[in-house]
Amino acid sequence: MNSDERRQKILNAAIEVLLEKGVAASRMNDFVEASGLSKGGVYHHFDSKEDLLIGVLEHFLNEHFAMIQLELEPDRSAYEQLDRLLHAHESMMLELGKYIQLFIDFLSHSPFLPRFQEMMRKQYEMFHSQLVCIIRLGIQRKEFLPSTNPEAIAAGLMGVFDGVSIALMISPEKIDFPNFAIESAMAMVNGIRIS
Amino acid sequence: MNSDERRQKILNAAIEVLLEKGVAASRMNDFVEASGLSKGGVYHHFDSKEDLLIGVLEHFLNEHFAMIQLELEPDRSAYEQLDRLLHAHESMMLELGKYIQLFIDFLSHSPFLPRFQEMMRKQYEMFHSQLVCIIRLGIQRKEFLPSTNPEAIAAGLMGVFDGVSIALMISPEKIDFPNFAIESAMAMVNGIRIS
Amino acid sequence: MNSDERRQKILNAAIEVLLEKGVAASRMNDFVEASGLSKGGVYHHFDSKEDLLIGVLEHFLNEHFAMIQLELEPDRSAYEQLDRLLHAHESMMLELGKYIQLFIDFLSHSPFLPRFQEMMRKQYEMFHSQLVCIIRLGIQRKEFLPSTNPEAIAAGLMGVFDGVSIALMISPEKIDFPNFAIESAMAMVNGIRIS
Amino acid sequence: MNSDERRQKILNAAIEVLLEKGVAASRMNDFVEASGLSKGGVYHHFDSKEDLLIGVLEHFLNEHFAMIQLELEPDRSAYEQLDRLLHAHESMMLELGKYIQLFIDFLSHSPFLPRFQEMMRKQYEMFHSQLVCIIRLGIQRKEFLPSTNPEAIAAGLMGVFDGVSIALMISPEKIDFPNFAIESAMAMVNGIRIS
DNA sequence: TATGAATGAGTTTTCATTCAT
DNA sequence: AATGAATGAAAACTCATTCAT
Repeated sequence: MNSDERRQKILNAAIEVLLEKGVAASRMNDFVEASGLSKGGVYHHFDSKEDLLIGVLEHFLNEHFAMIQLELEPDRSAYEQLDRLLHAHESMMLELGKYIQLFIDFLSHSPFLPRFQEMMRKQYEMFHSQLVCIIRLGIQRKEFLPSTNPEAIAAGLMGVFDGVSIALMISPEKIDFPNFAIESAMAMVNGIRIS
Repeated sequence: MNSDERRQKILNAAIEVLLEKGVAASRMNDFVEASGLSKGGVYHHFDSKEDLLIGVLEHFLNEHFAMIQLELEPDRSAYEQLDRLLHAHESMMLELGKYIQLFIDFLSHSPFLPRFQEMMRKQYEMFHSQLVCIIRLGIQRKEFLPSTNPEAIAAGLMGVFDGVSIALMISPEKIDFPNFAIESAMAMVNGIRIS
Repeated sequence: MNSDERRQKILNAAIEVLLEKGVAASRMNDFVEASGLSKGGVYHHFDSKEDLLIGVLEHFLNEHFAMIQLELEPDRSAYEQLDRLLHAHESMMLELGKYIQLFIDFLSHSPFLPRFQEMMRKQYEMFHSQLVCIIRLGIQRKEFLPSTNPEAIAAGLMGVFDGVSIALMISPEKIDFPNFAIESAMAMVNGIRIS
Repeated sequence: MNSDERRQKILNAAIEVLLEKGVAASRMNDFVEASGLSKGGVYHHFDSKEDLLIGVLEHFLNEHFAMIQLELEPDRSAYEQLDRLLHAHESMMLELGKYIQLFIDFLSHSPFLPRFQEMMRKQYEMFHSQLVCIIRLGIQRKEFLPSTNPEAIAAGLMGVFDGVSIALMISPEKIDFPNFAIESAMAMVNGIRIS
């Protein structure tokens, strides 16, 4: 097993641990045990616990967000594009719901870990700007109200997913994720639509 | 200075520390130093670190959420009620934006602090059920589409605020909080409205 | 026992350890055990192992060098002053011989511990400049050869003690310390004397 | 590159590391990196870290002391022999001054490395006994005072070089090495001379 | 009420050495 | 001969909490 494969194995094992115990309660020992290696073995691949956590976040973002291909589809209406986007990833969202605790964990550490901060920001801004494009297109095409603020709605569409998944953590039995998020997001899109 | 004032002083000092270092990196010693008391002094007022953190959360919720008086105003239309609600607390939201990091921090620790979990849940569900009432009223009064899922929209309206304030943490210079949240929420309300 | 007394106790215990095991082989645990406190107790008084070692060096220098009162005695001849100086501290030198390993240990670490370096330098230069004064006096008074380099001889007189005590470490059964050093130093003084 | 050349290369690299970081702070990894080989490669040539350090010391002693040919020159006076000896190796001493830190480092570790101890002792005693011979000769020939203790003066002459080079480590800008040592040593020789 | 020295189990990290390839 | 991933015992250090004063 080469060095890179081993790194991936350690990271995957670490994610299991983090999902079960959370960032705050996860010990280096837990990662070591889960990896099947010895302490020194893990430290051979990661210089410190922080280094390992950053590796996990990178791995995590690559794994779960890379798949979202936001491609502009000029032939379709803006409305249709948003509709497809919001519904297409339902299964992925469901999957992501499992990781929301982990995501929140990372988020809560990010102000104190500049590299986290940066990775999160990049990911967020890429998404946001693509949504803004679609909404702008809709305004041009008179599908959406001219008074629409594309940045606000893009942030709102993204936020509604984060916000509802947080609600899922707080009150799981009252929240049907991702359906509540999709429904709310569609209401938001309808709210800017010229009918 | 009486016992209660002393408690408040400790809590305020602790909030400063938490905002600066985050929950994960804040040590009992930090709270002690910030409070100006001695270790024993702080432990006299709070039995444990967890106890102090819960005190902070309580203090925080009292200070910032107590003011939100969600009273049903039967004379107004449901739309008007939501509109007023979303706009009324703009300044408070702005204030809350500063604490979003702390909120997220508490949230990320809540699975391991059952008392947190419970407080968060109670606060959330109270809010949520009141929004559901207003939306149901709107449906009854034919203001809102009969196909509307009140639970989903209520979760969406709340989520959009949490979600956009999270975006504020991630990418502060792109997010105009709380305006983006208000605008998105209003779009969502418009999206379920019968025009 | 107040904080300062406790510090001294820890330092004394640490010196015992260092004499027995040397700097390189002494573990924080050894200092902890010798101190009679717990790990945390020692760390309460010293922030790190390095901090403790620096404390030991300070304590050591204060204890063993502070006593050497090099006072110029203008009534005596320079020769007499040096003679008395070299012989007066015989018992102390004998005592110091026991610490030579420790001294060498500290010395060998000093290039990498700036605070060590600085303390050593200060001590050394104070001594050296006082010897230089006495020798200069002797030259003025025609006791010593005018060609004498006071800085060189001062360094030589000090060096002979360090050098012979090092020899004591290397080859203890061949070296009679401090007598060899005193005898050599006296020969050196005689070598610059106008007979 | 054959095995012996490879050994030398490793040793030279190790000396660089030791001069920069000191014995205490030098890790096997540092030697490995500096050597340009891999861990296994270095371990192929040296069984252990101690083995490598001993190799360095041997290399060092061979390189720098082997050249000192202390040969009794019966035709010359004892004084002349000592004078020539002390002055002859000035350039070598200057060179050695650069390594004094390393020498001290080895010395401080020697009590825990018996093989070091032994090498040091042998080297020292060989030197010392040769100086004793010359001084004894001088006494026999009435060049030196009959009251002279040859062992003491021999130790003193050697010690003055070690001692002044230590002073060089402590207070480099005040010490002119090896001149101060040579001057002091010559004063010592003059101090036992019958004029 | 308040102090701050002390506790000690728990955590991260180090590093000489081994060994399969 | 050489590689470098892996080992694991041992080291340094942390920190919530206690308790004598």
